[in-house]
Amino acid sequence: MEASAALNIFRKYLERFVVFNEAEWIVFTQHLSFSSLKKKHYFTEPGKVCDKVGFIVTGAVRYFHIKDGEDITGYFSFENEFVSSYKSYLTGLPGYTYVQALEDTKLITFTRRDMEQMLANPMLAYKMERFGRLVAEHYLCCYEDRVISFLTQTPEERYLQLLSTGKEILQRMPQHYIAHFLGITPVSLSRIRRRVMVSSA
Amino acid sequence: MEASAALNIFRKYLERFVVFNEAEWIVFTQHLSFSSLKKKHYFTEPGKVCDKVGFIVTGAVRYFHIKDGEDITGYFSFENEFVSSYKSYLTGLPGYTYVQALEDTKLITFTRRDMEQMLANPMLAYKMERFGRLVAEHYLCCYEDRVISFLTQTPEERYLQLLSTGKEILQRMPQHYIAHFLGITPVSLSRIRRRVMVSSA
DNA sequence: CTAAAACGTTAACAAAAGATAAGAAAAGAC
DNA sequence: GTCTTTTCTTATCTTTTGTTAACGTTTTAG
Repeated sequence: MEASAALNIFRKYLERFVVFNEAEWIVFTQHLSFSSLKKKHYFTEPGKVCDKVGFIVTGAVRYFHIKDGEDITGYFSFENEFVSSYKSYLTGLPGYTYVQALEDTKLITFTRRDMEQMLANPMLAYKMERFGRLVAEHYLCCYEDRVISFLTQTPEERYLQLLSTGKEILQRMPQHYIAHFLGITPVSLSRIRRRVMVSSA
Repeated sequence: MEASAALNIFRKYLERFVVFNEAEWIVFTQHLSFSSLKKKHYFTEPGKVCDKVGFIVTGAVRYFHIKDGEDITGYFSFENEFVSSYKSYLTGLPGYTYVQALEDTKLITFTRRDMEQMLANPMLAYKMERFGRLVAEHYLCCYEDRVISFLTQTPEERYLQLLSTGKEILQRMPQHYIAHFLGITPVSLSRIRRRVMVSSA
């Protein structure tokens, strides 16, 4: 995909948050970069400050942590979604999360420095504050749902809910990643799947 | 506590997000209300749109869900903290959460309508967008940590971490609320406490 | 194409958590 | 103060999950 097509897709996506006029868009795009991430390469790693946000044009990434030497996948992002180690990006402190490309991935990125410049630019400041607010609110709602699911649902219930809402994750992610995403081990998910199979047969 | 003292505390608290000048503060405060919530009364309930955000001047609240007829406490807010059913507030859709006063609680509140008016008021718009962004980002970071704790930590590890960081919750909340907050049953938390006792003795 | 790595299932066992009930202690209501 | 409710612990039993390992299959890398 060529850059201008990717930018148009990005612009269209952003309209769910803010709509830029032509003059604003020109300035905004001056702060954007294009980058590629080969499969298995890292968008960010623990100990590093994740100083950027990416928009995935093509590809997919997973977020994971290492716990006792083992790799725990916590989340995924796909085409037309943002990717970042948000807390690290927002606080400017080193993160604890690996973010890794699962396929060759093409991104549009802006750095925290870019965002700060736009927030300091009277032409864009208001719209960028609003943009930041709406994006943060969007993710806040996602996180609220997810925390509630850990509090009030069993792993089996979380899996059944994913079956009904998580088409893309189920189709594109190996099962052991999905297991950790649900907060359980791959072996346990395999058992849950058998239970669900049997009881619905 | 009298209203002006409460407002001063609120203003001081808000400075971690935005600083209002005198003219702005006057307009801002015109959108604030004072309210009281008797112990065990509800700030919001499932099925209702939570159309407001509160700032707790004195008192405390807990957030909970009913699952299979049982009461699952998910979170707490204390003095000098905001309280809302955030997703419901942000989306304008009915929520699923009870928010209940644990003690007689005094609040400063503003409604979504108030916020929308301020966001539409050129005098305040920019600062309120920024305020909303920074508050949402703050809670986003809290939620990120909490989700990661569910993915990478055992209940015992979550409890030990709470011991080292959650002074106020531990001091002020009964243990069965804390258990659900950690994602386990009260009986299980009691066992964990015994395990921890024994192994550290 | 071939070797190696990754993936999913199953089994066996251990550890932990859930459910239920009972009893003691503490807190709250009147 | 007394009575009631709430809270916490403990015990028993069941269910679920974790751990480890084995096995067959699929995918990937060179």
